[in-house]
Amino acid sequence: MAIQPRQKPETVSTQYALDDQIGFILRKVSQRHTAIFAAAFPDLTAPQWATLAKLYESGPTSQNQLGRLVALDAATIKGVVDRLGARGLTMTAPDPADARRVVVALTEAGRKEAERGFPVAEAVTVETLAALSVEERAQLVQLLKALE
Amino acid sequence: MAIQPRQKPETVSTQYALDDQIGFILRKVSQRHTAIFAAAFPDLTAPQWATLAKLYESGPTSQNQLGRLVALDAATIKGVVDRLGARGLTMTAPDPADARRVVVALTEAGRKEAERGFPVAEAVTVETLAALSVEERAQLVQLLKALE
DNA sequence: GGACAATTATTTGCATACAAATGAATTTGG
DNA sequence: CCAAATTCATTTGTATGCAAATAATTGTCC
Repeated sequence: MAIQPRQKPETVSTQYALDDQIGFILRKVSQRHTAIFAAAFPDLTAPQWATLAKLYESGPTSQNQLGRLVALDAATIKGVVDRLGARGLTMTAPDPADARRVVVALTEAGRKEAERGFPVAEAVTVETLAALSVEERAQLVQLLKALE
Repeated sequence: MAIQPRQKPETVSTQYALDDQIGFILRKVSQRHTAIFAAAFPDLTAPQWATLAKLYESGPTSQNQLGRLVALDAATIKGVVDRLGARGLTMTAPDPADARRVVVALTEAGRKEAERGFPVAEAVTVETLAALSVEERAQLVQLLKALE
């Protein structure tokens, strides 16, 4: 069947505009953030950086707990930790107190990478929010945190 | 080397708080939206729905152009269109005017699915934003659109 | 103490995302 | 008009993201 020219959908009054939906807007803003992040961190993804930064501030943490802290489910945090470990930024060891657990920690290289990254990550945030005034930035963060 | 208990990073004054960074917050809000969306649309992902909705409002569109309209790159829109096509919601045909192009259009089933979906998608937006007042919702959308 | 529930980590499968490379077709500029 | 640049679609490879199933371990509670 050939494709016919579209007929105006007169019967269905569609107020719905995809471009105004919060989910669609969130995805586009996230895409822009991802691009800014990638330019600033050529060798780390945002979830990888989040994992490094959280390990730095929390210290050695079990893998699943670490995942909860950085909002990555068990399957995803495993992959992230595996890749960070393969690059020598993290190390793992069994938890002596709980045989189910794997404790993840930064290596010295991981600590240094985190410390190098902090100002860069700040710059990523600033660049992402550059179109907004200081008040608007605070407002946006506050509104988004209400939706977490 | 065994994992040592963390030492407080006194040397590095870290104002940086991952949980306050816009990228991290965006990811968490997107995750919540994804969960709400999945509960409302058990058989469609958000990008699939976006594609259906945009096809409904724009009519037959070349695949890459469609991707631009829904913010999916050429590789990603191809997969989405393939899966929608496999389910009979879209159909494709070569563009007679340009042999490079593939024109994507809704099938009758796709049109019906879109029309069924509009009110559901509205409800997803409402539920995602439920924690905010009407003014705050408008404010949030306005701020996010400034960052697109 | 022991059955049962819950937690932890792993694995598989599917669906975005995006970079990069490719080949075919079209557009552009001189 | 024609060589170069651009566009379009596809393919490959890597990295999330999430559901579901599994095995091992630990916690609960009667």
